[in-house]
Amino acid sequence: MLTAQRKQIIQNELSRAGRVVARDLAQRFDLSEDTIRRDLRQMASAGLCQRVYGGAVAPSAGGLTDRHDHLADEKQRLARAAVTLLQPGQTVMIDAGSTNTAIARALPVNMNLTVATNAPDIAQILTGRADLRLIVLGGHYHPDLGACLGPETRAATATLQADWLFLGTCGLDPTVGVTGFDAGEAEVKATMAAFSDRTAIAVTGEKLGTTAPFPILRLDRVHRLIALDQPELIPFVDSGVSVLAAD
Amino acid sequence: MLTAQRKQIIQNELSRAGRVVARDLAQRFDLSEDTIRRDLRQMASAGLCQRVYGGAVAPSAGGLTDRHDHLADEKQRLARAAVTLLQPGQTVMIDAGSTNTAIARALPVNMNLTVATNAPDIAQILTGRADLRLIVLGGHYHPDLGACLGPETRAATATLQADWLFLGTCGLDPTVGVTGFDAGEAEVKATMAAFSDRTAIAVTGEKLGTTAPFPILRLDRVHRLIALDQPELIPFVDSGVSVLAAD
DNA sequence: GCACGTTTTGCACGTTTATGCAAGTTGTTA
DNA sequence: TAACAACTTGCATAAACGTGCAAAACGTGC
Repeated sequence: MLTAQRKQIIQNELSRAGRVVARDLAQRFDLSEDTIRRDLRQMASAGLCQRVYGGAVAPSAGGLTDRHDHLADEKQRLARAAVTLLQPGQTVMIDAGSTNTAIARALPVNMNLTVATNAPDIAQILTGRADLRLIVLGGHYHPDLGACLGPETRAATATLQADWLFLGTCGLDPTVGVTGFDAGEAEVKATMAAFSDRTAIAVTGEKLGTTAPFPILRLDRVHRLIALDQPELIPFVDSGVSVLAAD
Repeated sequence: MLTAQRKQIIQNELSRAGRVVARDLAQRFDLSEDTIRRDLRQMASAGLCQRVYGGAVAPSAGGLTDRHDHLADEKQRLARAAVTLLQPGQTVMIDAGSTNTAIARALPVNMNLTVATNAPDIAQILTGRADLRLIVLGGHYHPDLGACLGPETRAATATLQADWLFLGTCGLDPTVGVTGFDAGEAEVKATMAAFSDRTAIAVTGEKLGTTAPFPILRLDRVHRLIALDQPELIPFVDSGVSVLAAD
């Protein structure tokens, strides 16, 4: 394994869980803790993380405010565009993911929506919404993905028929389609897509053109791609995907 | 667990409840109170909190009302007593309710617990706990009860067999037993009790001796009643209920 | 092929940090 | 004031840390 690749994985873990433990990483990569500490030290001096006794945590808001704000802003714009797809009285599934969390926050009021989600954080946000029906798709919670997975989740999904699915995505490629990092994740996402009339994907720029190991959905099953207007969208448009460009 | 992570959790608790108790934190993190006090001292010198006898309070906290403080304090004490029932490796169901939310917050770390809940707010709290397995019992969310109900919830519950159930209660009477205000609620609670070896009820004083329309559980099926020591408990003790008096 | 420099990794060493315990002190309450 | 809980301080121990160094892997130029 390349050291750069290892650092990338550590960084992913950091941004996902907010923290990493040196001992765990050493065991996971089958390396000495010295090597992991060296990685963390280098990443810390590059501002990518913050060393703490025992491991490292994601950089404090101060150092990374600009990038974080920018991403939050992009997701908010995607969310505003995404909710324009919805009509009063419809049923919508919302998959896990930070962009989809932004969509949940942006759901318009008094549209008599029914919302189903397998993400506990989205469910928690929507518990405060007396103007819509909330259906929690339960199952075994996976901390890495922030979502419930497993046969229970798929069974709960199969009791519904939604008008729209907002699908979270790990990778999105013009030829391969939607892919995920985890087999169980891929199964649940595919089930959600099967029990929804239409599927929409709101995606931030850095995920366009990337792939992950497990296929979820072919691109011709994606009815709407929501993204900021950017050159990377062209291959998708050429593939016949209906793109909704957020302003 | 990283010490930085622990301090972060303490700070979250501080901003949420406005105060923390050293003894509770020590129990929850399975550390000596000395260590917790050291943390609080360091956080205080950094201006993150203000030391008080027994724990710490938020720096510029605008104080909660007396009544709210009192109820929160009672629930916290009940929670502290409730979690002493748990043994490492056990599976526990947690029903909805503010007292049970306090129990979820008080779950000790690194006990290899499996926790299942039909309350989205409890699920949300436990998503941050990497040291336990979380199972979300989905279904249709009822805003009035803060819980998921319905056949989906019962089906999800029936896939489990728990060691303990922490049951929320609307009414608790020495002769009638546990009762609820809603038929669907009663069904789900009864199902949870059926798929748990033992049932514990942590209850604040004002609910003792009250009843609601829908029966849930006879008193002889309640293995532990957790409450502050008070005269109202006497009829329950006389009925043969094992009472755990919180200090 | 061979010499050379670079990168990566593990190990040894001394240092720092986190934690629990003991002893003595301070604060709270009856 | 007496009893008790919470507190501070000092100390011992174990874990994690940083640094220096050497071995191995790798590429590069001759």
